[in-house]
Amino acid sequence: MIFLVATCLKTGFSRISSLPLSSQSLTEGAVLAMTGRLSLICKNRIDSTYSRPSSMRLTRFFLPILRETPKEAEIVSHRLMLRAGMIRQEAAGIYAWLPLGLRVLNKINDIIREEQNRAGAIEILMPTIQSADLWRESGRYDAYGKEMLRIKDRHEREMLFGPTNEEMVTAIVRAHVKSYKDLPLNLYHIQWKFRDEVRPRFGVMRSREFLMKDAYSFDLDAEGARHSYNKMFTAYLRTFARMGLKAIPMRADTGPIGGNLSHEFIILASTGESEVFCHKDFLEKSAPEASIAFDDRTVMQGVFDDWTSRYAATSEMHDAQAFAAIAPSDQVSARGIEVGHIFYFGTKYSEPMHAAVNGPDGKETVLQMGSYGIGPSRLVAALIEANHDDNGIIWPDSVAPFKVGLANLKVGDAATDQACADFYEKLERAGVDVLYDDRDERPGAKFATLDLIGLPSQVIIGPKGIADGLVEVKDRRTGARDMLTPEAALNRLTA
RNA sequence: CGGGGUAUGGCGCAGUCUGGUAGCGCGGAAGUUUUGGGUACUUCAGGUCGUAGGUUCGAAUCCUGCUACCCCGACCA
Repeated sequence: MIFLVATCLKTGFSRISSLPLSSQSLTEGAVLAMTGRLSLICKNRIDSTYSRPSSMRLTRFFLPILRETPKEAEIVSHRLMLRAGMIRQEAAGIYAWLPLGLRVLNKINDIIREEQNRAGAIEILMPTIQSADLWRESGRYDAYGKEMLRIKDRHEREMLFGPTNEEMVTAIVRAHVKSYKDLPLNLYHIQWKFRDEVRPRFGVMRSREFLMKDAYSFDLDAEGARHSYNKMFTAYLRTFARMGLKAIPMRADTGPIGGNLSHEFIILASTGESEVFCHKDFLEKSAPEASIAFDDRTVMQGVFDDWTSRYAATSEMHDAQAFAAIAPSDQVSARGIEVGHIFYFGTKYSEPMHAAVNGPDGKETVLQMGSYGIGPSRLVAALIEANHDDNGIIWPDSVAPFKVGLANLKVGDAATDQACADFYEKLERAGVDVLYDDRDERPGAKFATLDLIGLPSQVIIGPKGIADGLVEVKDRRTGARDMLTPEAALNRLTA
């Protein structure tokens, strides 16, 4: 907290207050500042950055749908993302995010943010471009190899496009954190990374430029670090569950990041890249409640122990004997996609970079660190891999770009236009994101479009239904269709 | 980084072998028709055939260099 206040002041409090906050939030901010909770002013500012329009008429939107599949798209998520106009490739492994894709990406980011904040992590934003000197301190400048995109500025200074941020965040913390009283600290950001993959493929599933949420924890001792690890572990379970995904934590190799404790979070999808083996119990487990005590070490360790008590491994870490010991009816052998990876690596960076604080005993103590990654851009693809059918995408409610697709089956028919406009307005007023297909198109084209972009609910309004005072509500996932009065339809969609 | 391939309108493709100045489907525009699961027809617009050079009277087509992209393998959030 002390650290946060200091940071707000240092980064220019005047700049923050000059931003166009609403008068209400400004007042709230002022009151909070007086009560000492200055950090919330920063939060207001961050939230305002992410305000975005909710509902949209398709004729005013930018949704470049493709009827045919571009030949380069190999896997279903890549095909559907291109066809649904979510992304556009700009170079190998580099994509532009179009409106529909960006909306999903932002929804994912929102969920990640909420759960990171809930677990006590604090959002920052570090740059994409870093100085080579920083990486020389940790010794990784030479170790990282060709995956690192190295660039020079006009003064011939060596720079790089960050593939990760351990060094930078360690530099930030060592500069400002001097006392054990400032700990524990967990800083995260959601920022674009670049890893110059030899062979990018599968669209945003394995791209060179990708969005990553990376959190970094700093603790005085190993016990504290372990608790930080467990908190992130729990936050991850909640994060993925909220996206409708069954994410299974699997013990992982620490790889080039180093350390001795690491878990990958794998979601099951028939088109997943890696082979995974786990106990059937994982499929039934539900994530911890939002109200769980993140600050209680015993509780957090309990979550960790519970979720790691049964067998789960990717093919690299697979122990056939241990797996065979499970009752055959409880064995699950499937394919999976890695969507998160957490590490505890102790002093691997803090030691060489001299990130230390004075402990209660007055002695200098090197910080214990961990890092925790989630790939939001990859998650967009992973979600599609896990949620689609022959007709297109099927978004889980929590990440859907719009909740409802409203199809006007006869644009130009006064009664139909009126009914659609009414319904659109009512949904909008109820706070339900709706995409209104008001194009002058054939019904078939509208059905195909809505199925392709996968909005959870479809409301279909045409002259035939109107004559009976009814609209059709279709559930994209089940395909179930019901003829309802507009009132009943509205009730169902706002429930 | 090894191996294989592709490059022709926004997308998918034919034409390349056998050189003669570019075509089909989808998409786009205009219209007629149609209207509850991608309607049919008509008309129109849109391409210096990835790029640089060479051969030739003439190059999308043959030759050489370069570039980009894709696929398989090793590697990765």
